[in-house]
Amino acid sequence: MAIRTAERMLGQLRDAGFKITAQRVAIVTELADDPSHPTAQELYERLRPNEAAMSFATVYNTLAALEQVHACTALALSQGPTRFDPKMDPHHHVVCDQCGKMVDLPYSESPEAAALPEGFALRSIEKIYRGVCAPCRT
Amino acid sequence: MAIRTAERMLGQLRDAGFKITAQRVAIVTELADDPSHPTAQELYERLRPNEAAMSFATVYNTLAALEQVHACTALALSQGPTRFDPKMDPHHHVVCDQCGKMVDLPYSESPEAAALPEGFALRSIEKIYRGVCAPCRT
DNA sequence: CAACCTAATTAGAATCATTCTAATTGGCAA
DNA sequence: TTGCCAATTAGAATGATTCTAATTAGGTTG
Ligand SMILES: [Mn+2]
Ligand SMILES: [Mn+2]
Ligand SMILES: [Zn+2]
Ligand SMILES: [Zn+2]
Repeated sequence: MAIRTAERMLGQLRDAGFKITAQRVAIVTELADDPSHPTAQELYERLRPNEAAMSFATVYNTLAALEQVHACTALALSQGPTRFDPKMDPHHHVVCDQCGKMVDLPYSESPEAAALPEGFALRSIEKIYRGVCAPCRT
Repeated sequence: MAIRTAERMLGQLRDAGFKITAQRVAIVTELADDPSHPTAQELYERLRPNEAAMSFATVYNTLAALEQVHACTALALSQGPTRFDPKMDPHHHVVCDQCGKMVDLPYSESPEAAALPEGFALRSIEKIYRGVCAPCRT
């Protein structure tokens, strides 16, 4: 499963003309089935022990490439570093104000059917309509 | 109207024991009825010509104080600097991926009744459940 | 299986957003 | 009016991200 997801993501990179490098394989494999929405820093620290040389810039570059080919999403939903999400089907998020951790919630139209994590103290529900504004579409 | 909102916000600061300074009056007056969700930088640049001395740190400090007394909200919904919102009743936001600009949307339960700004190209609708997670509540 | 072209990687500097620091100023309660 | 202590200030420090310029290495071609 981890392998299948990683292979699919690498395929998306390849199909878009990106080269498959050892660093990209490592990063994609690390991210592929991780539901924790890791930061670039976290991925870097997990990979550093194994991969001999791995630049921090490469982590950012690879994540940007993955975003371009729609193999992952960058989530900036609160202060703190951007988090990266390999889950590409539409879904919602539970976000902790304190530590920034994020948990997936199924996409459903029923307002309060959502099963929040055990012990989570809900403060607000926010809807964000994302896209590109008229002036930016020139 | 602008005066009434500003006075209310200053009252909230005063009631919480914060001192009313010339800088705080200026910042609050600038933010009070601004629907544009300005950044700290934008507020600073608007105020600088008038206020003789106004430190950038003071803008951040004052915005943090306003947040503490629930007179404004800090919104970090995409990359780029945090935006500040003096509108404290629950509402949603339309966010441009490109420039980060934000527009208010009325809080309504009907999913697609929302009147998006003219020419806005909608890409996704996202729901965020905000609060504090169990480990963070110790 | 070379050789080449060019994209990708690298370390470190640069930039941007935000917070901290330590010295000075000034609200406001007594 | 005085004095305490919070607020302000400029600038340094920090954290996140992007840029730069030199080196390395995919992968295509001969
Ligand atoms: Mn997710
Ligand atoms: Mn708003
Ligand atoms: Zn938490
Ligand atoms: Zn825009």
